[in-house]
Amino acid sequence: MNAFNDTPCHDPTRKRLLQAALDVFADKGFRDATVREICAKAEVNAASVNYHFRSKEALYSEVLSFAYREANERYPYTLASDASLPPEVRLRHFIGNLLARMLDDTYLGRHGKLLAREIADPTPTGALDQVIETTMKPHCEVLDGIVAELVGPGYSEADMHRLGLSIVGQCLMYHHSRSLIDRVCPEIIATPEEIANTADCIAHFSIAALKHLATKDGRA
Amino acid sequence: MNAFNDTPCHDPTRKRLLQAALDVFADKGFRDATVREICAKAEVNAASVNYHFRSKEALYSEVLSFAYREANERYPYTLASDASLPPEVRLRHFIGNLLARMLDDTYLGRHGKLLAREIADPTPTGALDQVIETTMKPHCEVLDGIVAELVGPGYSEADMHRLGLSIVGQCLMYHHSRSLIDRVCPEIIATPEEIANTADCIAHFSIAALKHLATKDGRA
DNA sequence: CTTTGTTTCAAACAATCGTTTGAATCGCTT
DNA sequence: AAGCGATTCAAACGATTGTTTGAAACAAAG
Repeated sequence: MNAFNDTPCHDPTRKRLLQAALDVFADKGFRDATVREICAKAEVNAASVNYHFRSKEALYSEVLSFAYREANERYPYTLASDASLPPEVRLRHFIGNLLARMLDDTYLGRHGKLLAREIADPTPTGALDQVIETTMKPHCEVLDGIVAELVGPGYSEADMHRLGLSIVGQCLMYHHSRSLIDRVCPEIIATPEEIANTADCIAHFSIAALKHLATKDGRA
Repeated sequence: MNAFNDTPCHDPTRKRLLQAALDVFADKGFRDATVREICAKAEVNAASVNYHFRSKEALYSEVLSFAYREANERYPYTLASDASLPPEVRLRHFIGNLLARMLDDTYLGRHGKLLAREIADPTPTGALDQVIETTMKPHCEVLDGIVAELVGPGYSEADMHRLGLSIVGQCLMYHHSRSLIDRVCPEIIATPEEIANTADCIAHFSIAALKHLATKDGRA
């Protein structure tokens, strides 16, 4: 894949394909997305996928890596990682960041959606393992650090994982259950202000839980 | 659809198709599931789908309703709805019930998985609207009642929705991010005991949050 | 047994899809 | 201008899919 990685900056066709594919894969998922639709969106011939990427699957793997890199540029975790800030503030940044990835309906928001899709229903491309190892685990470690500071010692590793998942699960809800929210209570994410309110709600809920659990004797 | 509903008890082929389809749709999703695979599993001819159900889409709609009815039989919300129990206990039952639907790997656990799939990525069959209106909203009302008792008055309707979503999101996480959990921390749901521990953790986290928020001045 | 309606079946159909193919075009170097 | 490699293209290919079709088999009633 290194040969490919050296090329993209100077290859307009390849770049157009990547961006179109990101859109279509995020919207439709791997299976439903067709090479013809991607190529139509990129305004290139269908054979270009095979020429530039060898196959639909290889394109997908490339898009997944590309998506994650771009999401990190748009929604960096720098504030969530800044140890000079209090853990509550870091957690609020982490949550706001993750939620924004789920709810950004502009072009760049497709990254979070694509990732959420892949996690929920991994494609046979094997791309998920690589993305988890190289990029998602470091983000989980940021969250683990914040949670550990807030609850203090005394929790098993398994319970630490569960606490982290409880926080992330609240944010991912807004992607995975978007169809439900749009039908039942669309107003809660209707404007940037409401999205910020939602992030606040998740942060307060989670911080309240962690602090309350910290004041108990440790094990829940 | 009423004509169909009167038939199923006495039609073995139809029933076999429904059950096979539930399995395959839950595992593969609507698009990836093929009529041939479903019919092979049910040991019937492929044309039977069109004869008994008119189309793949109609079969899916029927399976979705069937799935929800069966999940309610297996995992009833009676304890969560029992107003004589304290709200904390009711919430623990609600969470345990919802989590079990997500994590039951036996045949009957397919229901929750199918529903989670449909919500995350609605099929063009239009079946989701019906399921939401007739069956899922009553369950949301159960949860809303519990949350209202725990946090007390002073919260806007939007924030009540967000609180409910925070609780449900933690449980759905175990379905949507199963691939991630299986790679990073599979032990947390490896045995029935661990699943119960996970439900406890979610319940404690949520109850802690709600109680802490209740002792504040109301609005988060 | 005949008639009628129901159910099942194998084959066929039309559409879609990712991929391959070989020619044409393009771009660069000498 | 010629040569070479890179890129694009339209057509074709083989596989897959949901659906249709008409015949065969089955079941029930008279």
